[in-house]
Amino acid sequence: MAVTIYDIARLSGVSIATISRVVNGNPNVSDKTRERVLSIMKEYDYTPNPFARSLQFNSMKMVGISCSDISDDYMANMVSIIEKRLHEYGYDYMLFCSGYDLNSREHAVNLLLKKKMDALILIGSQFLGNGQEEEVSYLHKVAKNVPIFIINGALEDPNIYSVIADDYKSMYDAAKKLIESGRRKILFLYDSDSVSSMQKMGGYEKALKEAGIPIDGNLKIKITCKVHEERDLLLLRKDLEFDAVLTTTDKLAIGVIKYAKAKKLDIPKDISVVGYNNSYLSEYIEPELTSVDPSAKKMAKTVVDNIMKLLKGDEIEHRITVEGNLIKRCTTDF
Amino acid sequence: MAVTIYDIARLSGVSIATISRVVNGNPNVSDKTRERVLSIMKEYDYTPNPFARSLQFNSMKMVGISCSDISDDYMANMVSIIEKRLHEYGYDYMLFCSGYDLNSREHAVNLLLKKKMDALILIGSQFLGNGQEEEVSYLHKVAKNVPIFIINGALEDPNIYSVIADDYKSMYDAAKKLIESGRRKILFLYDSDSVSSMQKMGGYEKALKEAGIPIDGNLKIKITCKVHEERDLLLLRKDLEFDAVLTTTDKLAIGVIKYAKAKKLDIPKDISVVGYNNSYLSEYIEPELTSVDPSAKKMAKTVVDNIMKLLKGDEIEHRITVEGNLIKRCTTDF
DNA sequence: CTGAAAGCGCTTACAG
DNA sequence: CTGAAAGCGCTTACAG
Repeated sequence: MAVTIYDIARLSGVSIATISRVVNGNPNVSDKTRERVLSIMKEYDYTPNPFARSLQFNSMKMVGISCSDISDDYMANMVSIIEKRLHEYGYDYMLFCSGYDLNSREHAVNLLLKKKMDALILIGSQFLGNGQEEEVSYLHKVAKNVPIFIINGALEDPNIYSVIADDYKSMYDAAKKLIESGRRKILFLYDSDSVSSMQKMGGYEKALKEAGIPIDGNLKIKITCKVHEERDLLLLRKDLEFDAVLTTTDKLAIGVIKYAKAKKLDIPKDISVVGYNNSYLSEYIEPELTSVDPSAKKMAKTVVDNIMKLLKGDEIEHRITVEGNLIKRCTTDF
Repeated sequence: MAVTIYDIARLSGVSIATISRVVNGNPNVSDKTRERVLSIMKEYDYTPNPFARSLQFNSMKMVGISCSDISDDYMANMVSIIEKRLHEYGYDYMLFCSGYDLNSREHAVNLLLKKKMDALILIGSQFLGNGQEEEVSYLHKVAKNVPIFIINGALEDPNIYSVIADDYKSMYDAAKKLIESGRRKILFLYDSDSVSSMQKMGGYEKALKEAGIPIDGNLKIKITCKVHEERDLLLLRKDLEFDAVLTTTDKLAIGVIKYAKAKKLDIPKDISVVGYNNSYLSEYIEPELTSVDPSAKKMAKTVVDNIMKLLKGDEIEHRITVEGNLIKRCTTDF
């Protein structure tokens, strides 16, 4: 139905080899022939069949991207930047949102593998599960067939590459700031046991230790529910005393803001709050949220640039760390 | 390098035709043969080459999706739902974010066409430009080769299908509520001249007329900037008097909330605010935002279901309208 | 500079 | 139930 290379060949009075050459910019075509073919191609609105090309090249010029949920602000932003960069290289992508448990992540990655993507980008350290050998074995297996780029997670493997935010340091810096501004009872809220969450917790603890503040297990709370439930949960914990909160995501920080509002506490006076990711939310919410900017833009671009280098045959680093920085807004008084 | 159908054929001692049959579930294979082949396939981890299959079937079982920006809350949510539904049918998708001007939208749609997607989903009436013949001609052209499904925009064409939110009615309902609660000077904020924005404006005007309130051109303001600029812009317009605001997106409503805060106005007492889209934002923001829920979930599912029907060869309706409903929260007092 | 031919990995009538 | 062969629409040595 659609016009093929044979049609154009017939119409131009040359062989399909020649058509292929002009399509692919091969210089071994006379100007006269090239022009004629080009004009016929335009006239008949010819587009090479991408499936046939893929079969030849064994590539669709596509990368597979998986993240837990595209309606998450942070992921969406990341994907958005990656896409733009990919397009600059003439690449497209297939997105596969995996959901939040490890099994479905594995499922997503395996499906992407079957699609013969040129490379895989996994966004979030949760793709590593708890990081134990057993939970990451699927990645080693997949990496035998396609290079994997993990954003925010690292795994030792010849075909796995990582771009990592320095969450440990960022959280350490944030906690230190809080302490310097006089806060002593800092609540740490996290929403998963991912490697990245643990890094953040590590940074938090280090800052406390340095300041001689004992680490109180009660002040580290894992919260996986929605913002309103988080607020209510906090309201119920009347035993809890804190004058500041560090959270591993901006969303968690919003729950805290709602809690403060319900208790008529003043932010940042009674409670200081620092979120994480510096998402749009942090600017929209009132009061506007102080948040760690993990430099998503830089990470996303680095990933794509590295993929292209690798596909070109260049050597690339297996692990790149990107520093974040704290964006001060109205939920802190430093 | 990867194992092909030839390898499996050789290993199983049958022809490639038979392998193909068991892969595709063709019943014309003896149980004995099938089992042997299946076990060999598993042993060698065989996956049919998707490029070769695509070439045969002239389909990758993929739909192309374009929206202006995936980091927009509303779009991301829509894509997320569409994806889940597509996966249920065994389909994948390629996403192409177009940006906000008509030229780049046309560019995105044309690229998706070249990729030979089975169908195209365009999210947002902005793909229709101003709706004039001239601005939609590219769609008619593309629709000659691939069915197009427009979410929130309608276009008369044998191969274009629409699922539309009843924006006119939703906005009419919202305005009416505001009027019934005593508001007379209702500001209308919109961010584009899209068909959908115009529908919303129409609903707003109808409600005013019905209540005998003259339509004041000064109270209809187009705002395309960021929330903080929107706030400042509103602060500068000291001539403006209003006791309620209707906006065409939740983001615009957030600018209003920031304005109210800067002016120390009480929401909903001094100003009532109604947003549009019922995005996550509306729950996160303080005070929580009353917003129109355009039933994105229903729209997204309808689109996918209809695509599948069409691809199966069924007749489907060219235009489906989905009603929205108002979600009351804390920025209104009705 | 150009063309004939083989090949990419599959599917599917057709014949048996 | 099974296989040989043609074909899907391209690209690319190879020969001229």
